[in-house]
Amino acid sequence: MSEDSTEHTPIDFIREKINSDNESGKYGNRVQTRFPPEPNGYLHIGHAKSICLNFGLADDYDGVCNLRFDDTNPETEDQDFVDGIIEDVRWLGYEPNEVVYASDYFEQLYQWAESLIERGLAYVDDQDAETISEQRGGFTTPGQNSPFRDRTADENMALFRGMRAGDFADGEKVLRAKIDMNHENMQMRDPVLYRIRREHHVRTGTDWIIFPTYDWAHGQSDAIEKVTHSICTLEFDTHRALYDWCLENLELPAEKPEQTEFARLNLTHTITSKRKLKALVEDGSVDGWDDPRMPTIRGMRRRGYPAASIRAFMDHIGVSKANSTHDIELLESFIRTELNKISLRRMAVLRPLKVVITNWPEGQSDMREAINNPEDDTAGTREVPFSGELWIEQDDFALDPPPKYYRLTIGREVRLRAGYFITANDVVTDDDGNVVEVHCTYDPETAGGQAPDGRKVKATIHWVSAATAVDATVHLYDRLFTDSHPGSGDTEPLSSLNPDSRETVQAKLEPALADIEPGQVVQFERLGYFAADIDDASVFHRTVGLRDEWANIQKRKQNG
RNA sequence: UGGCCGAUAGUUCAGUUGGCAGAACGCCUGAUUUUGAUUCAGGAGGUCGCAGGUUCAAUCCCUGCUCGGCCAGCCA
Repeated sequence: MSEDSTEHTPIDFIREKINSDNESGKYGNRVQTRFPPEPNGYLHIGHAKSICLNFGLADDYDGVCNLRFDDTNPETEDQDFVDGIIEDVRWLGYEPNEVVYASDYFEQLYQWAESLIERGLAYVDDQDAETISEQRGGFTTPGQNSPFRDRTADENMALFRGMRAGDFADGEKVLRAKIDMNHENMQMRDPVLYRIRREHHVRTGTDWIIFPTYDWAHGQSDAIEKVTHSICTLEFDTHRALYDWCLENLELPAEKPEQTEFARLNLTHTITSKRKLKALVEDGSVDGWDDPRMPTIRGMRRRGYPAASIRAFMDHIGVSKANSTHDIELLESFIRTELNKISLRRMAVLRPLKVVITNWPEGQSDMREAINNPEDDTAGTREVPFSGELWIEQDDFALDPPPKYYRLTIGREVRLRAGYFITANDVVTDDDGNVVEVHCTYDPETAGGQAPDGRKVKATIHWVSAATAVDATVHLYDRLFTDSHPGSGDTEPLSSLNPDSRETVQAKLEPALADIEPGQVVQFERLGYFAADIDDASVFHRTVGLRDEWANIQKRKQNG
């Protein structure tokens, strides 16, 4: 990738911890991480940060990283999500050491729960959720002990086995850790370890009707897999004490893993709540989880974001404990940087305006040679058919040009990219006075785009020959949310949903674009990067536009 | 209200085991350019949240304060 650079990238607090663990020989120089999604939705850009971190750490330290499904709640989980998540992780460029499931450990977790009961560290509670919640107390008020807290180990054991065997209804009993109802950390006030739920589980089917909670499953799953560094987001920091409590009270197969928390990723104009993304899909605001406007990994893939750009972005923003919201423009700049290097250049006209070249020899056909990618000599050239009837962009002609307008206007000469110099002489208008056709003359001496007399033009515009144009549907995307921080304050994020987040146009493409591969991203010259749809290559999605100085000039004028 | 975490250019974030403060994005100049793109060169832009303390020296360590985030699911 990058040539060896002498500048060392600054080290983050997680790598610092790993380095010091390695120095002290804590895990015998072993580094093992895991990415642990719950399969209740598809992955989004926030997960991508965690993936890049966990797999990146494993790569950097010659360690391994598992993909582990945290499938401890049968209610919301689905096989489609499992398959989709595996696919998304691979697409991002990472190969899990192993794909594992918390549900693989249900029997071990159950045995460990029995061992807790034997030692008087857990009890069965008969109270309902509401009562337990009330007894938990508040931040400044102590909790109350459950009346069932002092059952004997034998009694608890019999009851817990009964829970597993199906003697009780859903919600009738739970298993709780016996810690401290006055603990200042609410997570430590006798948390629930097991609940009864007669629900079909994606992997275990109906084998189990009791399910461990996150807190009882997570640390132990880490320990079973011999994870060394268990990295999660900030909101789990209060769970760390419980994570440690569980592991310290069990016979572990390996050295105790340690949890470290980092700040999750937020982006402007974007939401990263699985629940809310699901709502967008379900109410039809978007076409699906893979709609190009979605911040999901599948959405970004369909949109044409290269996985390498996403990785480079994550590398750049680094990892810290400061809650942060990055500008979506920053991500887009990484997309442009990558695409500029690799994408083929093509010509496409999004909003066509007819140009007739009045001095073009009747019936003459012509092939122009165009460079495929000025950033990559090996990309070669292609032929583009030229004729006396062309499509140009409506924006590239102005009857009454604003100041600093370089493009085509009556009496002005411009260059057609890879073609000829043309001068506009006349227009045809419709009944409303709109220009529907521009009549030009071309200079045959300027074939290839240079004038032998050395005269210059200020603008070069793109074009497509009308006779051979390929029709295509092109989706132009704007931000999904108009608000830079959707849902900030007390606003409902969906209330700032942008009604104009997608504009669809019928475009005219040069013939080479008929052969594009599904999913391939090209640059439409002067417009931006566009991805052929994964399922239908005659449909294009605008991945991201080019930087646009002309738009800046106009904006500045508008703002005074 | 208790606990934990945070606060650094216009913006978003790094960083400093205490020694002249960094990046990207954005913005502005100029050069190159058959994309108003790219590339290159340069520029503007900071009381490092506030107040004390320790120190030869504090953005960094300590104390207090202010503001923001998270925590009282049988979700993860």
